[in-house]
Amino acid sequence: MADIARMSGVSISTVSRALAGSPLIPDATREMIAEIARDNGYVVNPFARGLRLKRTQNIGVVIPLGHEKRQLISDPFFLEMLGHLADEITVRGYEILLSKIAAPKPGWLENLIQSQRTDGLVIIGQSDQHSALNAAGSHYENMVVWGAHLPDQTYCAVGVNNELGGYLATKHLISLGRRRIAFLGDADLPEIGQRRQGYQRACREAGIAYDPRLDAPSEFTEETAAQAAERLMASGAEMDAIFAASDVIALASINALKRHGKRVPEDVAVVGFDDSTIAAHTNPPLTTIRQDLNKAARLLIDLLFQRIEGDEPKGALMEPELIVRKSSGA
Amino acid sequence: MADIARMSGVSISTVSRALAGSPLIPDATREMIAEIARDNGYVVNPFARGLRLKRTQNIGVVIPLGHEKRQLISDPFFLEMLGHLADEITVRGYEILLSKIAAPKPGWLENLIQSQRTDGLVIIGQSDQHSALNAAGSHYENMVVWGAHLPDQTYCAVGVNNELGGYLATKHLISLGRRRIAFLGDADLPEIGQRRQGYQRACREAGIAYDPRLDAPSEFTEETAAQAAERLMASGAEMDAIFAASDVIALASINALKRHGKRVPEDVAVVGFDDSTIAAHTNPPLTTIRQDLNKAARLLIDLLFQRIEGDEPKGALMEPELIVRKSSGA
DNA sequence: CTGAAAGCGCTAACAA
DNA sequence: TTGTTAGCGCTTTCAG
Repeated sequence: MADIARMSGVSISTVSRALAGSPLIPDATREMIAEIARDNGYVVNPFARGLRLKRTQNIGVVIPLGHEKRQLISDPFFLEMLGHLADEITVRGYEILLSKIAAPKPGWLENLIQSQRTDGLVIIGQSDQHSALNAAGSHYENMVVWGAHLPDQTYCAVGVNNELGGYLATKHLISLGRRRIAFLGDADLPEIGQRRQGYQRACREAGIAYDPRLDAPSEFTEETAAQAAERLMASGAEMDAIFAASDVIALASINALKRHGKRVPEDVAVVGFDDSTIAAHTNPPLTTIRQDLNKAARLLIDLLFQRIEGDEPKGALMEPELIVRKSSGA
Repeated sequence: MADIARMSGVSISTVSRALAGSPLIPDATREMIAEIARDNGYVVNPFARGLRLKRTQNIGVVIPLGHEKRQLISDPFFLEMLGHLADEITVRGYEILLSKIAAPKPGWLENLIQSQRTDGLVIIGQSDQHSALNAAGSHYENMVVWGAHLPDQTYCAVGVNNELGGYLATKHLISLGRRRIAFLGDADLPEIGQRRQGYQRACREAGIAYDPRLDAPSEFTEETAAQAAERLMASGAEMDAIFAASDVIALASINALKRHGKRVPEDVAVVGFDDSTIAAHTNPPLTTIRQDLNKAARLLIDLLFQRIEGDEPKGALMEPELIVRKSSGA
């Protein structure tokens, strides 16, 4: 910047003001300085600027993977969400600092906040870190979380109505005459737990007795989900439908069913969750619960920037939508 | 840091050295200081550190989308690659600065480099920005690019042998008795252009005359690829196979073919490129050319860090692999 | 409208 | 082994 000042024949302060678009500088001067900067490939150093201003112009996007043994970003859900978030953040002139938290250690979130690397944080999924998020939420405002709404939640959460999603999926299966419906997913995760509650409510309303053998824990990767589906079938429990907590799990289940000579949907109907891009292209195409990630990302970033500006908006609950395709046999 | 110094009863320099793991500080002192820092939730400010050290501890991951009208990260290829890169970068203790360059303006890359926000850059795909990359490559070393190897390339490129990939795909179709093979993809992009060359070589070797009607430009999104496939069919050119430049394009073609009452693979065989996760799950499952993105990411980051340390390794050419599934009718 | 100068939080040369 | 101090590149108060 000193160089640019010298070349422009003005002081450093003037260059700083000009490049920052201060109204104190006449347009002509500003133009002149901007051009010299451009010609010399000069760009304001964001570290010096950040140090001085205590603003980084970065938004942190965080993917906590406490619940995944494989610790790899594999579910297309994350990636679709990330794409939409990237659009929203870029549009506002901020950069994206992407953090994958593979094995969350105590204090990981506080560290991230204290490091002041970002002006705000978007957490994609609560994973098993609700208490860490809650602790942070009580003193750090600039954070929004994609996930379930929970009682006594101190942080701003945006998510689909998971209970209703689970209910819609299961009711759809019941309306098609299915009675022995299995649930496949990790109910320890808040969002999945709520989807399971919806599943159970639909069963209860239809007078279907709870069968613990049909309640099968499963992680999110294709391999682990396939194993879970195999275990479910090995258990010998009769079933005529599966409600899977994600599309990837649904897909893995369909493949496992086929390996065992079951037809989908004739023998076993399957419903997934997410409506990720693959859902329309599987064989058979997947009936699923849609979460509008485009809208979700817009909501998350809108709320985050409101918070950065000092407001404290509450979270938002989005409506899930049943998308009927072939896998449920409708 | 001043606070921590006061609480520890030592000087700021000692705290700085202790927290940086300097061997000058005895273990006991280091421990003591580290504990006080931890208890007070103190983390070194990376902006001040970066300003002083001229090192950011950030790696920029850049997705140029000059070739895409929709400007959205949509192809699963990007997202799978990003996941692997994230793993490799995180493991080395660096943060990821993610930039989507929606509509590349002249100077975008120079700006990114001059801003000194990152210690190195990984560019995912050349898009239509080869000349910008080449200009940067001649003076900026800390950059690696996923993409095609091109003559007179000043930058470090890692990519699969695209020509060979195209050749393998097409030869596979020819060996199955197909003669009227269409190519679907945007040959203006270097990688795709090379895949097309491989396609043309295989045809030539088999004595198949070039038919321009079977040479169909297509972008990468599902919608645009579907349109391209529709145009291809509307042209009235007879065909018994399609080699698509990506799995997404292949998938869109299959759907278009089905809409027109064509059976895959009986009437038209289809081969894709990438072997993305969806490929195994489409209907029918997709024969495709595999790029090992796990290995690719490791290679990219290894080379990048060698460059950051002052070496100047050349790029790398990876082997493509034909994965035979149902869509080619083998 | 413009400039001089202080200081953001840190590291490292230099001195002790 | 530790402390003092200069300065990284910027913004902004204060003084013209």
